[in-house]
Amino acid sequence: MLKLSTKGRYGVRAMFDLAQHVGEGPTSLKSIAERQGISEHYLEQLISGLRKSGLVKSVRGAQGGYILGREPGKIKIGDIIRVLEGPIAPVDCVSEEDPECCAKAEFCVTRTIWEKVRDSIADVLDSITLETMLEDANKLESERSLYMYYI
Amino acid sequence: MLKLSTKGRYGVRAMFDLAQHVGEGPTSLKSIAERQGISEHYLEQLISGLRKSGLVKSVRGAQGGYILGREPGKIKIGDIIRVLEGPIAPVDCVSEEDPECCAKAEFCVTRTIWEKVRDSIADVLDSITLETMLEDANKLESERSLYMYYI
DNA sequence: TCATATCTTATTAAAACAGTCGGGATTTGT
DNA sequence: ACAAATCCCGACTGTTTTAATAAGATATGA
Repeated sequence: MLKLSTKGRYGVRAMFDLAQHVGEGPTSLKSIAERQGISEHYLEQLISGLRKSGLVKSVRGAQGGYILGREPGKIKIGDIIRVLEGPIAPVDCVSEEDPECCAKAEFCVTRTIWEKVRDSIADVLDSITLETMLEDANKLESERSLYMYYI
Repeated sequence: MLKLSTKGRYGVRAMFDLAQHVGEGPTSLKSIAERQGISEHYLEQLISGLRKSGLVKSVRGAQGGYILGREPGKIKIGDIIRVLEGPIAPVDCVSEEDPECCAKAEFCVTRTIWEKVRDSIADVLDSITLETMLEDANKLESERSLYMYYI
């Protein structure tokens, strides 16, 4: 159904949460889960993958938590989605990595459609970084203030 | 995982098959299933939805089968996908029809990302018709002949 | 009337999804 | 040294979706 699972959605929200607290030292999983309304144990599983891929770093022990693995401007939404949901591939024969082609792939008209879909999704997800999201959030926030002011 | 199910994939192939036999009278489900290597019974379920939505018309009885509901140029891949897989919606809160929004939707930064993904998918799927596919197939076929000739 | 088709409903095995649970390892403040 | 906070890891579970399969009813041309 071309649906994203909760893995991708929760993951992006958690990463955005970390971006909003960048420079404040490690953020605990518990606080992210509370702010985002996500099960803590479940989020733990997801962030485990993000840590292994280097998108976040962990600090163990009391007062520990997670910090972004690199600057918000260098973390694309596509990076997060690929870690949590696997390579972008509306159908397996056009997967970004090791596509399982059938014999007719070379001359398959249907296949070219899925390639276009894949590329258009990847383009969108790779054009947005956590930095972009922070900027957008600031814009929305100031618009909101204006709106509240004039009411 | 942003995956299309077999419904969408088989459906597009079946519709393309019908487009290739346009003007030849009704095509039986059995022959489509055989050419496309799809379970006949399963395809039956899928085409039922296509018929109800008017994308195909059925002719019952012996020598019966299915024909396209309108010209290949007026059937977009997006039409087929929407019938078989439902409205395009990478997440429910940005569904093409009756999105289930949460309270924060108005100021949700994550949401705008999924809207962009939805629109880019819809743009691709609505820019391709069965007619386009027929043209592409002809091009591929002539390229193939050339290739075979020079070997 | 009979072979050929489409239609309709029900059932099912396997996989994916979305968690839940229990315990371990590591660091910090006291 | 010890308790609290926190990350780390593997196993388990209920629900939903997927991808069929099966069986029979209905319609029609020859």
